[in-house]
Amino acid sequence: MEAVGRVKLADVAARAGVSVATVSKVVNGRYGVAKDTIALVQGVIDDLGYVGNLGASGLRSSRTNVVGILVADFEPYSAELIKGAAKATRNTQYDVLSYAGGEAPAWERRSLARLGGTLMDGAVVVTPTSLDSAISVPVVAVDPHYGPNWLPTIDSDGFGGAKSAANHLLELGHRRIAFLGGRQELDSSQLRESGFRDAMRLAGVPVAEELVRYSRYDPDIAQEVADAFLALPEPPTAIIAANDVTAMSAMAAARARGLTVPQDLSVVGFDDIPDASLCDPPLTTVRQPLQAMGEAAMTMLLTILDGRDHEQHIRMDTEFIVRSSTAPPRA
Amino acid sequence: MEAVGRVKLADVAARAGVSVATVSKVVNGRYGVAKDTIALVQGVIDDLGYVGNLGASGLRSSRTNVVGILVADFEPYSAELIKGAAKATRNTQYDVLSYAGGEAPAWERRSLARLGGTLMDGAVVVTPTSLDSAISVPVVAVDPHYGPNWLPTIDSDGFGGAKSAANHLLELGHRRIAFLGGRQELDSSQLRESGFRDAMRLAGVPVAEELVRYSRYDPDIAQEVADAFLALPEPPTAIIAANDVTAMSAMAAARARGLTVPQDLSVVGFDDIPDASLCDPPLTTVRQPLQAMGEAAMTMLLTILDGRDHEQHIRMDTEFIVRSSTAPPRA
DNA sequence: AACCTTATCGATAACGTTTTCACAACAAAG
DNA sequence: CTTTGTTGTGAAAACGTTATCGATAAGGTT
Repeated sequence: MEAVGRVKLADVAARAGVSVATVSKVVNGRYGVAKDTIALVQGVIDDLGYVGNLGASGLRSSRTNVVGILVADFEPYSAELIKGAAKATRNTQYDVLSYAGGEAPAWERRSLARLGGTLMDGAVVVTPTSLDSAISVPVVAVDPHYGPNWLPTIDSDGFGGAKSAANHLLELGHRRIAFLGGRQELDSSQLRESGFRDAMRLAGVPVAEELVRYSRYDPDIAQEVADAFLALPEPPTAIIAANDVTAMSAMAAARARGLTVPQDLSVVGFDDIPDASLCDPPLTTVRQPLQAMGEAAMTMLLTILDGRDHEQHIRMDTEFIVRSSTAPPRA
Repeated sequence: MEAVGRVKLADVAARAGVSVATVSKVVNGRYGVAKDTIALVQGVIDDLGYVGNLGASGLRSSRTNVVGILVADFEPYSAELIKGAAKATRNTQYDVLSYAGGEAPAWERRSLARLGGTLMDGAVVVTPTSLDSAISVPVVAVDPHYGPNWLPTIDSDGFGGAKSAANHLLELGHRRIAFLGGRQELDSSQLRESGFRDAMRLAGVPVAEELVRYSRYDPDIAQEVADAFLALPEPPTAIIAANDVTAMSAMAAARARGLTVPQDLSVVGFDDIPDASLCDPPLTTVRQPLQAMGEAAMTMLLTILDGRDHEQHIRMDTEFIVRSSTAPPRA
């Protein structure tokens, strides 16, 4: 445990009077080293406090016992997934490394290339947009923007979730229900719209097409669109939003017009981000089981790394959370 | 953007008809390459989608533009700090890598040796227990177990926090207040106890020494200790716990005895973990500004890496959050 | 014409590790 | 006393990158 600069393999070898090759074998538990030598080297390792260098060993061996979870940024959504993923690696040989790729386009490709193979044995990638086949390690995608494709994928049941939301509003007596979508081309958005339409169809309530619009998940645009809804000659009595942030924009639009939520307008969100329970009024929303999704994704990755059979697509159930942003329409 | 295995420097060099040295210079913006060559090489890089290998370049250059935040595990507490730390790197040249060192003893030392120097230019280490001077890169400690030492340190004002908690209870009319500590040898625990004692002293209320006990932050032990408090001939009317988890154990102990919180027993926690607002009843607690602490730590690290002057110790204010687990004592 | 600059480029040696392979030592078998 | 194995060991070649430094060519100065 001496406090010299950085201890490397060569230092251990010199002190133990053996070659670096032998030390490396001891470190990695390789076969072909005498018992006495192992004991001797191990002693020196403990003594000097040697710890292998991940970069160097990964570079050579392409096997690191480290798995990654790649996110665009450490926001609340990702943080929940990371927690779940970390849980799945407990009691395994793997350590978890989490990397924020930044806001650059194609961050997933870049991060994967940067760390893949030499620093991680595999990765869970959160909400990837573009991932072609030029990836160097096994990858599991969580909620990919363009839906399950050739990658093993974990996502949540946006269809069922949106359907529950619509049913909730229908049961409260709403008939004029608007759908404020995200980005029409994204799989998750489409699923949510389909679920909404399905519930309406089954209830025999026609969908007013002027009440289905998209906001590109931009809060400002969302507020404008919601305002346009409310400016219609026959405004909606409820809005289903594609995510919680969009829902909050809708509430802001209502407030700006002097309407109160939920008496004048019911609003339902999607995701159940932490803010959802803290905003005023607390948001009725469709919760995605983020931690469970992260755990499932990592478990799937480990299965793949083990070479065992694995599912290609797991869709997690959503949970409908009733808070205070929904109520029966005014009589 | 062709989808071949992994593109390396040599591939780019071959395609562009130059040496790997030249490509490396272009990638790193080094001086001494003709404008035309730069354009040519850059074109090939974009074309092939080349991304440098972090392990290899770090190995050679000991400069990676990646900073780390090292945690024992990705639990809620760490996740908040990570979020804050990530915020501080926005609009800088640095990417953030977060590593969970696992539950092994001396995980901070191991992780730091494993990643330091070759994979990270510096690191924020969360709640380190043992960190000697044999570290390879600049380090900032967040809430180290043994208090501010020779390392640049960020922590929170446990003294003032505990004092607010005690004052709140005193103002409600409590006189018999118990302190359910964590681990007596830890700096943070001691600060909290001192704050409690200071408030009592200023209020002229003597501290009953049989009402000061430690639980080693173990929920089961905490529940036993709390139960022992309540079994006393003259039980406390309020308990200040060393953290939220311990506080929840105290509430469980009260419930097991048929007491209701807060009517029969007031409980105050510490930390304000997410569960604190969700448990029943929602916990009155002392919030540590975790995200701000993470941000401050990372900002300090970046300052150090820049070679600019920096503080040696920043103590963040805590915030007292009144929820529903405290009330005046029964008359 | 001889010399010096300056600009551009590429060989090559690291960085710390793992892996392959050959060699040495010794024992067992023929 | 040779042959054949069996162990244990270390030299050396990778892995993908960057830094150094010398080579070459072009242009400028005396």
